[in-house]
Amino acid sequence: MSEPGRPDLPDGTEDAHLAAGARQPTIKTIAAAAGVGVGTVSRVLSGRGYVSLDTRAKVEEAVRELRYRPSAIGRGLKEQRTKNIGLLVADVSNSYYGDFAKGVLAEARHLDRHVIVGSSDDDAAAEREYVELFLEQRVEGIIAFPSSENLGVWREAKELGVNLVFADRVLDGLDVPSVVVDNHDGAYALTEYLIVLGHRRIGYLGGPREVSSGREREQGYRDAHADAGLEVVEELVVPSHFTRRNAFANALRILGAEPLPTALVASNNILGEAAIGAVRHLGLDIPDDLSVVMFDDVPWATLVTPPITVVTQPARRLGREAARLVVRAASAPGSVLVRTELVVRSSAAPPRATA
Amino acid sequence: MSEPGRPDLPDGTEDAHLAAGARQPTIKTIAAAAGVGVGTVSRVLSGRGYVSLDTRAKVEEAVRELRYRPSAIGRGLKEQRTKNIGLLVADVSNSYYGDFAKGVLAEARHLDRHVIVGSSDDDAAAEREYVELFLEQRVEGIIAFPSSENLGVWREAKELGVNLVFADRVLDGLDVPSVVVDNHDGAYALTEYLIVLGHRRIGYLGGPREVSSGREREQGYRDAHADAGLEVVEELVVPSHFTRRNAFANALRILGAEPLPTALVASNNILGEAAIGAVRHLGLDIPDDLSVVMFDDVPWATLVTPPITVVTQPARRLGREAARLVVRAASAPGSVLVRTELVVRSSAAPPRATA
DNA sequence: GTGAAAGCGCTAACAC
DNA sequence: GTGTTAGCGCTTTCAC
Repeated sequence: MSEPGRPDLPDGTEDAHLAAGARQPTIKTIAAAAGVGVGTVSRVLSGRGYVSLDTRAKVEEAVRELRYRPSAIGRGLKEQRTKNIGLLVADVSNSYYGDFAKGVLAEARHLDRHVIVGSSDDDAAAEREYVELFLEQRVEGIIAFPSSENLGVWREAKELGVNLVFADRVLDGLDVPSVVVDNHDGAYALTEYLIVLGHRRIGYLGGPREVSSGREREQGYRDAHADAGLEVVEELVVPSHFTRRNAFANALRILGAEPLPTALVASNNILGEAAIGAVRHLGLDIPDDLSVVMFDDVPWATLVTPPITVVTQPARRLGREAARLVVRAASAPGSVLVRTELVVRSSAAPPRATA
Repeated sequence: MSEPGRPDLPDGTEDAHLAAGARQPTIKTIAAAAGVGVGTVSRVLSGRGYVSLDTRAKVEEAVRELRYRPSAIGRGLKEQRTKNIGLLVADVSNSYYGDFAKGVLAEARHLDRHVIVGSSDDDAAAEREYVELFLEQRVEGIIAFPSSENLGVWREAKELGVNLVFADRVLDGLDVPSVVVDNHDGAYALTEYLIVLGHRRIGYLGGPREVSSGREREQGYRDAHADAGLEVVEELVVPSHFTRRNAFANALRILGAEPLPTALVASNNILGEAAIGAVRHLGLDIPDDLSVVMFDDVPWATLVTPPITVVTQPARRLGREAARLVVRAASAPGSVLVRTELVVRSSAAPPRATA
């Protein structure tokens, strides 16, 4: 006890963090309590260096007694690095990112790392701000779904020795390890499936062309057409931002085409949600009037009627891999590319007697 | 290649974090570059104390030139606190927590705070581990959906002067500000709505009774019965953990009752998902065979057929409030209690000719 | 107005 | 084996 400084503590006049209580003990406190030097305490805690069993016991006793928790700040300062990693997603409330984050958190915990999270809403300025913040925090690494507009910041972070890992998207001219799914292949599979069913007018509600995954998926859609000797109806291909409002409007635009397409590919879960919302809004039936397929196997895909045919991305696993990559864990590969998988349910059917 | 950038700096001999590049400049670097003392640089950066315009300009120039970012670690050590807050949710991949987190992140950014996130899966040991970690990180505050089993840790954190804010749940015997919805009221509204429609055998798929929100919601369900002069059929009331597997099994259990209940209340989105999945699994029709209502207005609630009647919780707003509370922002209230809102859609209808 | 210096909690190098 | 000490980057007090 004692804690002399407290009887009539100097602060606590106006500002008064009244709530604040006892300070956490420091290594010095422990050293004093155990009757040893701070170096010894440090050695006990880190397990490095020799300490007699007897001394060790005393120190451990004091640690337990005083509920000592080494300060990550003090340690960080000395070691010139933290065990924190930054995670920058586009939207934490999107279940795809949520799943990804879950994977990152699980693996980070396993690797004894801590995760500072940012949600950029795909806004370049917010993204830059978060990266700056991560750099100020001296994070060990950053996992991000990067927008294409901040090449400079990313390059700088890399030069500063921060371990970067990009997810889902890749930036031209910047060699950074990544965890991605085979976007081209996934979109190709979805489109090909519809073509095989007999569809010829297939709408495509895609992501922004500024991001690599958006471009790749669109190319998959196009290549599936080309390989089947089909022309893409450009009017039916519309890129969209991932905001709900935007997505809904764009879905409506595709469904406003004349004649109505007989099928629609949505290139992620938000777009899929919008597509289905728009279809409902117009009173159309799936799959009688229109077949709908999408990227991402979200929980609700099986809850709606009919259940939606999707291409899955193993978000959780990608998150785990990203975490392993970012701490440069034992024998981590340079990048991770995983295949998507087509899960056929019943939201797609052959088109109705085509005229 | 090259990597000569460093003519012959003293370090970088054996240890050589090869990947690491240039170190970030320190305040000393800036002071030297600007030809001033470190104290002056600090004063310029903080805006506290007097600095001549001329000096200020020189310092700012150096800061810009060298892309200086003050180290949060150095500052944290000196100031004995960080601007980090810990956020502990039960499951980041659940869209309710995702929305909540989004609110926290948005407000935190606004308040110049950084958020370290943990996902506990409602596991007490994981929760404890995360709290310890937050304490080691010397976070300024913690926002958590606390389990009931770690009273001790929470009490300790509070005594250590860490600003605590509980969300959704409240712990007996621990006076901590909280952001919660009126759980009792929400469940009452849902149940009463079904009763008014004429239902008498209403299943209740609830959360664990160990958490306050679980208890309160169940009580709301019970009170709605009592106020209508109805008996609760105990067999139809089943608490469930929030894992999908568990929830599904418990939903099935309720739907296995003889005779089948005519309606079902699910007390959160995961349970609602399970309920609907189970109903589909059994080939039952909503609302013809069974009315289904739930807590949480998730995006898919309007996508399924029929759209689900729900009680909404403003998750995002709760997250924002929690962030404000945890930094003890200007005139923040002690706690926040918000009302839920019943959103009637078409998943509930009068029971079929009741025998 | 500004520089010098102390000290925050920790680790590691070096005496003993 | 163990204690002492320097120094990580920063803020703040105190001389000047």
